[in-house]
Amino acid sequence: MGIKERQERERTAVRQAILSAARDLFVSEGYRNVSMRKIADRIEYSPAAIYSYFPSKDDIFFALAEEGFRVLAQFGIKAAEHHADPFKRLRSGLWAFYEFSKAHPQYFELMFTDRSVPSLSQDFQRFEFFQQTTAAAEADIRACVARGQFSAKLDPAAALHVLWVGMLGAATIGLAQRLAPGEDADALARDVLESLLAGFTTNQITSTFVASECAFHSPDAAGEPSEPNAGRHVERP
Amino acid sequence: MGIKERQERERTAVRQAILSAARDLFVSEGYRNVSMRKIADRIEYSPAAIYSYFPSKDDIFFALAEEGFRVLAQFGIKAAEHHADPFKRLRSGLWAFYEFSKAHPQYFELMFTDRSVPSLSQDFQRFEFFQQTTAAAEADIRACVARGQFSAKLDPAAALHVLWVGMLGAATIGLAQRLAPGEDADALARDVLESLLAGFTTNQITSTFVASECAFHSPDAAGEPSEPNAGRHVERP
DNA sequence: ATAGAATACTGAACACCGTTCAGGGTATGA
DNA sequence: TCATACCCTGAACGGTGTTCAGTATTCTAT
Repeated sequence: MGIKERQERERTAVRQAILSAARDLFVSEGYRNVSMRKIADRIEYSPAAIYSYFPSKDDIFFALAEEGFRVLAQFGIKAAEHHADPFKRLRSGLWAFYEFSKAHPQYFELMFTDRSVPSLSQDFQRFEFFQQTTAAAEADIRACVARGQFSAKLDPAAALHVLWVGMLGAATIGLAQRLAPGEDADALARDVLESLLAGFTTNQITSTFVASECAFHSPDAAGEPSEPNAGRHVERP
Repeated sequence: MGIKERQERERTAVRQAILSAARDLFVSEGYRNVSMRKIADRIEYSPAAIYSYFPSKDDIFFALAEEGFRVLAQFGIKAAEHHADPFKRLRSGLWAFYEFSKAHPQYFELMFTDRSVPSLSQDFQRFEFFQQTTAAAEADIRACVARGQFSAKLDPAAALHVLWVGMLGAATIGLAQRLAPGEDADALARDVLESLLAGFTTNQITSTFVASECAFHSPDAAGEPSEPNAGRHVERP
């Protein structure tokens, strides 16, 4: 008889209830304002019971982060599947990343911004989504390089990082609401995206991505304001 | 006799001691991990005493934020005064912004990233530093446009925002430590900066900053993944 | 059927946190 | 000398994440 199976099922049911309650509370009230007691109240268990399912509050959020990556993957996939052209697909995917930040600010903050969850930093590269989406986007960049749309000097991996960082900055600004009243975060995000893509189209790129063609020198002497350094930001094996 | 003056002096001395202790603790342990009791211990007062100098813990950080803007201004000024060339000065200033984020992550987080301090969002544009530095940087961009180094289509205010957002994204990534082991945040920041500057040099700019030359159309129908919209992100009066 | 083991859950507690408040000193001004 | 400000403290309130002994229940093995 399936006693073990039933126990397993009940256990995962409670686990899911915890995650569901935590997700609702995190989204509506923010991570900081949600306590284990509130989660416990919601599922009608004692706070201590949660600790036999998750080692800590952080681990609950960590489990939800995986959901976040799945949601983000859905955003990216949905945006990409509407375009056959690699350039447009790349642009749509990056824009989807920005849209994701607006749709799920809590997920976004946890996954990319929050400094108080350092445990994520090591592991988040290993989410399978990251491998797949990164590979797909890099392939699109390579295609753009191949057809002459992007500079041949471009390193696909580094270029993707740059695009990603740009959109992340725009998303951060939008979420943190650090713009003056007359300014629009969406338009700014679009401008960042277009500026970067335009930069990749040119052959004016100097030191970018190619250490040997660096236009900069070593940083000034100590005490002086430093300058950007040479060197690739993605190590090649 | 200067009794009132002496009292006033002692009061500001204690106030400064609180700020000094708070600054040290925030920098070394991070805002979240510093408690009023720790600050009180450091200055050898009771926790309650602090509340006759600052209404709350947030207000202590708010007072320190002003310091942060002053420090950032120093970074920018020091970087700028070493260059007569507008392009190099612009680049140095932006790089100084990134360096500032590394030197004072707590200040940086509070000033530009933290969503839990919304009171700052409205007021931070009014710090005199912002007016001055922004004006100076825009003037440099205008100079680059005038000498043909940047595209004539460029809107200086919008371009500065884009550069700022790019560096902010790089800084955020660096602080949040969301890079894989083989990747270098500094090099990535440099690549972002160079990519954006390279983008401004080209005349490939399509919709950026100029709504009338927009290469995009309206967003897709509802339910479909949206695309970047047209429109300037900085309103022109 | 019954003893024993394993599991699930609780109540109480620990050590923190930001904040409040009545009250004790102490220095000031009348 | 006395009253009045003011500064500061100790204690407390309500909250937090987390731990742990212990209970209740359920399953396993004899």
